[in-house]
Amino acid sequence: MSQADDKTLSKSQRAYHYIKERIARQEFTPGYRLVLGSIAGELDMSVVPVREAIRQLEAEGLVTFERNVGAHVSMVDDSQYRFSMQALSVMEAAAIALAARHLSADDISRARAVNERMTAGLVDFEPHTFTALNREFHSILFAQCANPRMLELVNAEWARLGHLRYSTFTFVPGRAQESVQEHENLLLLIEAEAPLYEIEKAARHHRSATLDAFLIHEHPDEALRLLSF
Amino acid sequence: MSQADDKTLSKSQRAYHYIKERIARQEFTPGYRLVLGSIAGELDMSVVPVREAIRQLEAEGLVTFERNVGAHVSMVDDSQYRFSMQALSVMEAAAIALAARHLSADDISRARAVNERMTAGLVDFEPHTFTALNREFHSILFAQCANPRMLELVNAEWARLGHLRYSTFTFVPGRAQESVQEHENLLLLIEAEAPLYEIEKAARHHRSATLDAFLIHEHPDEALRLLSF
DNA sequence: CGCAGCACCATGATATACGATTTCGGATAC
DNA sequence: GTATCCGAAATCGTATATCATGGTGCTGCG
Repeated sequence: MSQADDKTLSKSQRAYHYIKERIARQEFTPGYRLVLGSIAGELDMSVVPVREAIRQLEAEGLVTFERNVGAHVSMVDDSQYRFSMQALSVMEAAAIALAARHLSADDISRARAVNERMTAGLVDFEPHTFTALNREFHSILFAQCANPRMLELVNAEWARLGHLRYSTFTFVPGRAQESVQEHENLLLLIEAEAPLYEIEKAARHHRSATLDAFLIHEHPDEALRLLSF
Repeated sequence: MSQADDKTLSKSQRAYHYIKERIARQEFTPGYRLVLGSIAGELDMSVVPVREAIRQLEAEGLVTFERNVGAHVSMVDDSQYRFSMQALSVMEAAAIALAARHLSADDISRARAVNERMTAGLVDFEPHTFTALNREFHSILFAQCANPRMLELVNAEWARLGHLRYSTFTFVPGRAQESVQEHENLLLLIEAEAPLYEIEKAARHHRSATLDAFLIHEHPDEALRLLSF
């Protein structure tokens, strides 16, 4: 139950984590009506902290709120996933480029280790762990980004994607193989201290390709034109 | 007083706008202690709506909040401004590139009209209106961005910059001249249907140059290495 | 003279109560 | 049979009251 019942947290925060988690595990599905009173009852608190929690979730875009009506879990259609993914491709690539010169040899080898575990995982493919490793790999790369604001935005967008759905790999397992290869290429570029624009280009392409794979899988007809610079 | 006293808004929202506005006009300066009770008193409401308002502002990063202690207006040092600006340079450039093919001839001429008013404003330079026009110009360009998520992020970042300080032009008036010229160049590229990466490059460069101007003005020593692809 | 401990005060956190708004269903009229 | 209106129930919105927490200043002891 994670931190939803941590006694050191304020009740608002407990409610916040509680609702967020139930949304994450799809117990509150998109469109679900969130009734303050009921949730307060479940958590054995009054509605005031629940209201605050929902306001926070609203700010994050997880729920929509209408005055005197109530809160619903946000509707997320495929397009939102695509758009988020594309935004991430742009921001993350820039973040990785900004981080490239700050990555130590140790960072690189840690990233490579993760990528090797991903390679190993290709045989008996398990989308969930693969996705987790993928995120870890990417995190290592942009973690050293010298621009904390950008880091914040990238992390926020990753989190958002996490809420939208599990991952592309669940839907397009074939993409995993390529993905691992592109990871290694990216590492090589960074090690070679390739020009930053090359690194950014590679990183953006890597993510765009993931998105393309997803699009081709779900919407073979309406391909979204991507930036490829 | 704008919308801070609109009777149709909920009290939380009134409080929200009220506080935000006072921060914007520097009446609540960074570090200022926001006391719930006092604000509630000023607005003639109880503390509950004020709490919610502050939670929202916290989510936006305008105020920091510490449990059982209270809220302060966020400290914003120069670096935050730079980081935000850089993030914006990356996102907005991508957004403009994505919008480029969707801009009508009318959009272009509106943008050009704005830019001409900026040119006219160069003679008796007035940072505030110039900044407003600048924002309008940029808005026209990325408004047609096909990716609404990216649009959201770009707008949010513009708003954030607005809170941090008035604008670069206040500090580096000399930048205005170049800026206007770069605007025209950008318009020409879009009209010519230049490759998207060219447009993105130009847009990013335009913003980076603004940031550079600011940096050179404030921190001649520690130049932040920017992405130039 | 300085530091530690305690008590009081300011402020935030939450609960409970009441008022306001909306929504939905049923009844009535056409 | 259908449309419209009215009312009750559900739910949100806010205020007031009480409890918990953290800060600050005073006092007493070393």
